[in-house]
Amino acid sequence: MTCVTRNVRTYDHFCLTARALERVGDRWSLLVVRDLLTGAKRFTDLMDRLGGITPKTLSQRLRELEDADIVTADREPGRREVWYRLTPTGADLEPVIDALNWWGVRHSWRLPRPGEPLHAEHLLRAAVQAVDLATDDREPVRWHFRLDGTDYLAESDGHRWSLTAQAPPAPAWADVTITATTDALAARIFAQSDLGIDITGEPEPVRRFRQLIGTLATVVGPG
Amino acid sequence: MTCVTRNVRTYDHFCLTARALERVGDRWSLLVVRDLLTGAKRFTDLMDRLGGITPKTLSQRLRELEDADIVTADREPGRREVWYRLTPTGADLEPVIDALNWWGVRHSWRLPRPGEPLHAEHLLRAAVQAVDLATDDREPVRWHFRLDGTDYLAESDGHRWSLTAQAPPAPAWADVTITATTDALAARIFAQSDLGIDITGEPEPVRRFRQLIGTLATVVGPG
DNA sequence: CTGGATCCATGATGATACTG
DNA sequence: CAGTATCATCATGGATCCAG
Repeated sequence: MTCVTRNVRTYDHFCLTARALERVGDRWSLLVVRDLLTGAKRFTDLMDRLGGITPKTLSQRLRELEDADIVTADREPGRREVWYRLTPTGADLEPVIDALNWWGVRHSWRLPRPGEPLHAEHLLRAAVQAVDLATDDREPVRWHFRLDGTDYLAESDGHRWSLTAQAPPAPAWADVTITATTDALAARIFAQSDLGIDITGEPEPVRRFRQLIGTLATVVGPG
Repeated sequence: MTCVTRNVRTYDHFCLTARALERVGDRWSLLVVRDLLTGAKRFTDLMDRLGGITPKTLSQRLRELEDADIVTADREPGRREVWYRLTPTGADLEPVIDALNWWGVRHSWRLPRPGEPLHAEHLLRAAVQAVDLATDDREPVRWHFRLDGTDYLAESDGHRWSLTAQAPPAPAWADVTITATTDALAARIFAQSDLGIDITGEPEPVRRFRQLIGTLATVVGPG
């Protein structure tokens, strides 16, 4: 019996949704894109965030995403590290990640479970979208988070929120600076606990930050 | 050697994107959602559209999507057919499909290949998004397509386009009625051929339809 | 005919260990 | 740091069959 198995990686349809999924529909692929949306990362940076992925699978996914013109690898001679970043085509996937994350926030938002891998970057992404979901407040603002020693910038331009992993481009660039550990931020969001959190800035932006972040626990659904 | 393999179906992360992908990230899952977005379908309706899927995989996916509260099955006593439709949670996935399809249109739009499965519904979804992408024209309009004997409604409400599979709710509801086969519509879009196409309606809406549909061939990218 | 179920082959993924 | 190697397991596809 000759079983000529069709390639599992393709659908061979004209449909553009199917062809998009041929490029990013594999297990882990969109999570790699998610983590590169906040900026270039090294192999081990990605391993940290993609809890449970094996190095074999990660290197395979990175090569497939390179072949699909979604990721490029910066390999400078004389430097050990390889920095992976999104191509313009890959960066165009941001609405896909946003839509998935938005759906997840609406239908699966819940407290973190004990021992569940929870990276600061993902908690922050969820929190920013939950703010967007829970309130009508879209006033421009710039929040600087320093979580577990890494800097993130969350900003609203009046229409959309964005999240990047980088230090503020200039002193006093941010309206509020929040310093904490990932766990302390989770406790702030889900239990209104200020333990281990430092919030600095002008009184009004700080008040607004506290008010917006305070609404997030109420978003908790059945999930 | 006892290899305790982690469940391949889950990521076990807090991240909402990962948890969304646990529910819809399997092969074929989002394509099932795509086809239910235009309205309820039977098992064989889905088989027709999901070219290459095996009945085993389709029934497995449908049960998983039922368990995930994304799809419900209408099984009326005394009726042979089972009608699958989206739950409200499943319908909320429309922005995810739109984002994927939009990315596909921008980066993989090309002529259909000979023999490539091409369903009217998917060509129409692609065309509507390509119109949205290629022009600034968002004026409200209602187009009625009858393709291979099935009715579809494409409409703009002034902001967004939507596509459903149904006959017009009333006579004269649509501004333009287009009757064709899938192949003839493809020839109209990609080769400006009116062969086998019938377009009726008031002169101005018809002119606008022709103008918008005529821009689509120029969207063709490198893919 | 619709709506599946069954069996097996294959390939994708994971666990673990190891290397330049 | 950035992977590779080996082996085990599971998900998916192909082909076939079946009940209402």
